[in-house]
Amino acid sequence: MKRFSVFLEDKLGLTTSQVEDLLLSKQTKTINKGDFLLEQGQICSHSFFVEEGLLRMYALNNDGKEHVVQFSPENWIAGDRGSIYFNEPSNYFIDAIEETTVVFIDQPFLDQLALVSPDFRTKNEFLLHNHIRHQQKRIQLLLGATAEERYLDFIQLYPNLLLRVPQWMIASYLGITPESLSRIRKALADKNFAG
Amino acid sequence: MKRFSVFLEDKLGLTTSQVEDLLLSKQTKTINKGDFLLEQGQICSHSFFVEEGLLRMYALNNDGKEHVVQFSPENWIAGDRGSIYFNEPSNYFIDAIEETTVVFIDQPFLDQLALVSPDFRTKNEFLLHNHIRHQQKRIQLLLGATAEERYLDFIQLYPNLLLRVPQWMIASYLGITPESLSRIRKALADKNFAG
DNA sequence: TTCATTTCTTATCATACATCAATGCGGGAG
DNA sequence: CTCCCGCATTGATGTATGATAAGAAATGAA
Repeated sequence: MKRFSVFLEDKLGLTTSQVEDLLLSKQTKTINKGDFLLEQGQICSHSFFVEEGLLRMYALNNDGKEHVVQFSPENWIAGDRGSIYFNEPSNYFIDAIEETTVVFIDQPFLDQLALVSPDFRTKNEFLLHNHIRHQQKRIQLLLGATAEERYLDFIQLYPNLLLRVPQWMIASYLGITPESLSRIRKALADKNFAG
Repeated sequence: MKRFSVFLEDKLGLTTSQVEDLLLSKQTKTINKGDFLLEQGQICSHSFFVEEGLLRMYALNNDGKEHVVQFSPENWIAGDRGSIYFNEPSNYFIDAIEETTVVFIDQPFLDQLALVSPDFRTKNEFLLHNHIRHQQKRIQLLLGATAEERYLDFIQLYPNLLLRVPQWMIASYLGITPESLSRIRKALADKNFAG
């Protein structure tokens, strides 16, 4: 749980000894590529900190097509907040793009964190605001940018994911078909060779 | 500040007397239709609780076109969290669709709330999670739903806004042109008359 | 009221992206 | 190694939505 420890210290303001105590009772779980941590209809009872690997969260639309809501590589937290906090069946699936090791985070654990660390809540709120900010940016791009602009933004934001995520999933994240993404990539390549 | 008082009591868990104390020093501000509370490039230093009226937050894309990120009618809070919490110049505009009365909310006021009310933070986090949930739903619809589906969803979610927001702004919220929305409305009307 | 401005509608044409279909590549299973 | 099968590419064609333009309807100011 190396990454999770660092996360608790750096992002949530815990001391090294606090982290050691807290993690005594915690275990990691490793799942295979393609395995699910959450399926549509289930109530999501945990968040998942990604210690190693890569998760994806997606929904199905009316036609049964997948649409990726977010990717979660190392140091990210995946989970359906709607389901967790409002106790509703989830609309989402979460599965592993690579073999992935996660730490399960439930509400009692978060309560523990709030107890031992005075500024845990402040830091946690900061993370929530950051999440909102990123979602807002994404909405803005979906509303007003072309598929090519969105693809370029994706590359800038997640340069390391480019090589780890199959292209058809990136297309799904961008809201276009794999064929369209292929053409966009070709057009970009042509431009660069010309310029 | 009737609505703001009720909001503090019902949503953030304060007692009536706490609210009375807190609001002694607070004032409302009323702005005219079309006036701005935030413009692109400014650092957003306050959130705005809408006591009466209707605000809209929007961004400009590369072509200079407006895209509505959110509407804020009574009891909603507007503001660019990215700018507030990360102290960056905002990408957004916030202006009034109707004459609007707002309460300014700054960080010291929030700190005060956290001091006097034990479960303020818990309730506030709940509101943040709710916001994230709604944004996620919107992203999902922008990725996988047709413009018509998005319009129907908008009607369900904000039935009261339909009459208060000009159609071209709703189109902007949906990510389409006013002309397209007009056509979608006509198609829906035809369907209803037929069925 | 009257005039001006904004908003909504309608029509025609243009375009980005989707769909359908065929081909080729590349990595994993046996 | 060879045989698949899933993934990426490419082409031909279709469709939803955009762009432009014009007129009708609503709104607001004088």
